[in-house]
Amino acid sequence: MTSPAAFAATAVLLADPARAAMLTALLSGEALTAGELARVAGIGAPAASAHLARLAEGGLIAVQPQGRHRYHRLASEEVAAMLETLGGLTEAVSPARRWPHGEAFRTARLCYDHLAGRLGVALHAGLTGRGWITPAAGGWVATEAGEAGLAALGVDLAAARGARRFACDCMDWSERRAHLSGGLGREIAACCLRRHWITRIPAEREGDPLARRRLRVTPEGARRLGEALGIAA
Amino acid sequence: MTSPAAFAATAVLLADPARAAMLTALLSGEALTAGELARVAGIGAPAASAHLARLAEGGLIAVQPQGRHRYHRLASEEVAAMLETLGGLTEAVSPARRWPHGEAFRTARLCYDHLAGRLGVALHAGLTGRGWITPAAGGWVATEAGEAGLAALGVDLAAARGARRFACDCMDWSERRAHLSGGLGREIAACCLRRHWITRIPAEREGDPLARRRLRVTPEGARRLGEALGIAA
DNA sequence: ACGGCGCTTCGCCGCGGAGCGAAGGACAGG
DNA sequence: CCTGTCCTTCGCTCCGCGGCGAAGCGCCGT
Repeated sequence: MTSPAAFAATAVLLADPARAAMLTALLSGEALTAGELARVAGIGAPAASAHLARLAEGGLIAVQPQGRHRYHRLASEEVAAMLETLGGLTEAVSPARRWPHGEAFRTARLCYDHLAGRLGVALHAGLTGRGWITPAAGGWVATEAGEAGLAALGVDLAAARGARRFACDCMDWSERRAHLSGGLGREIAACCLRRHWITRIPAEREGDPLARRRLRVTPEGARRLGEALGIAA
Repeated sequence: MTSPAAFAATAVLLADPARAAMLTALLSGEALTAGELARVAGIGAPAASAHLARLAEGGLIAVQPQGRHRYHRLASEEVAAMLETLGGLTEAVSPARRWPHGEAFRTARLCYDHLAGRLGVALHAGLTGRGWITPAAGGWVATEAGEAGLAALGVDLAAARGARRFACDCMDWSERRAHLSGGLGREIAACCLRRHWITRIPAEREGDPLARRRLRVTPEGARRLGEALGIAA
């Protein structure tokens, strides 16, 4: 009964344009209601309901009812990483056909709950280059200098350590290099957003599934990140 | 025109059962003809031809004409890793519905061109545990002790270094841990097969796309691998 | 308690694509 | 040069799934 190709079951869920749009919107890390996701996908409520049921059944998203709303989010960090990796393959195959959001999107964006794009890659390079993190089996650990530096920036290291994985590489499809994932990646992104070093770019048009992921570095953020980690705006 | 979800284009290629069976067969690392792949997928020659054209167009496989045959192989190591990762997600979601080949398949198999399953994970653990390889940004490098040990086993280190990446982690879906990929992973697998420490298990029934990937450790192999790296059969 | 809203279920329609059979190139061997 | 083999292209049929409208269910506000 079970298909000999385990990946096919998951692939059919990703293959539909409406479901793909929903998952892309959820890559922003936000929890969205069924209605919002229906608008994002450009379909009616009944169709969206059916799609979300299938995504939940396939373990790609998690649902939490709250009053008369039902909030949906990606089921895990692995799902987010898988989506980014798969998107990167397409990019590698045909760099010619760049999607319309290309440049703006490559500068800075969210990958689920951590920073990606040129900003994410620069952050990764800054952390490793200054010796704030060092490789360990299965990922990265913070050095003494790193703990001090990150704490000075306002990163919640205790929260980062609470994650299943402290820090690991996540392939950045647009830059073709690794950026930082795991608890540390999440807390750094949260810290930057909290301090308004980075802000979300509001959607120009309603229902753009990518819009929620685009980020802008504020002047204050450029200064602080440049001083601490040598990241150029 | 371009879909906002870059991954959807690749996903549709993986979502069809016939194409999935073909890709699974190609995960053995062998180059197969269109006819062989048609039998594996259980479809006629015309359908297979159309599927293979789409897979090539999508950059998932590479084709090399040779006489009146056309040999097909996976386009790159990234494709193989992506397929294994995607398959692992399914496994994580519903560990209850294990596929029929479960146990035999989890013991030892090929992941494209390197070893996977319990054997692959044990190899990874042996290499790191004995300090033969040590983490570096973007993967692993061999230590002095590792170079000596691997050369003594008969692994072609020069060939391994010729690969785009010397050694990196590839997620093992069945064990939920990393096994070794990259040039070193390939050369270790090649060495074990060449020396008949490991042999391919012949397919019981024609057209099983998984059959080509199953491996068995020979008594000689168990002895040598146990001595060198503490790998239990 | 009642109306409103969000979401789901049901029934039906339409389209895309996956399959085969038949016919048309391309290549090796005699 | 002809024959057999391997693969592709073409024309066609058919099933599956994604879409909507209508109706049903559950939770909130007043």
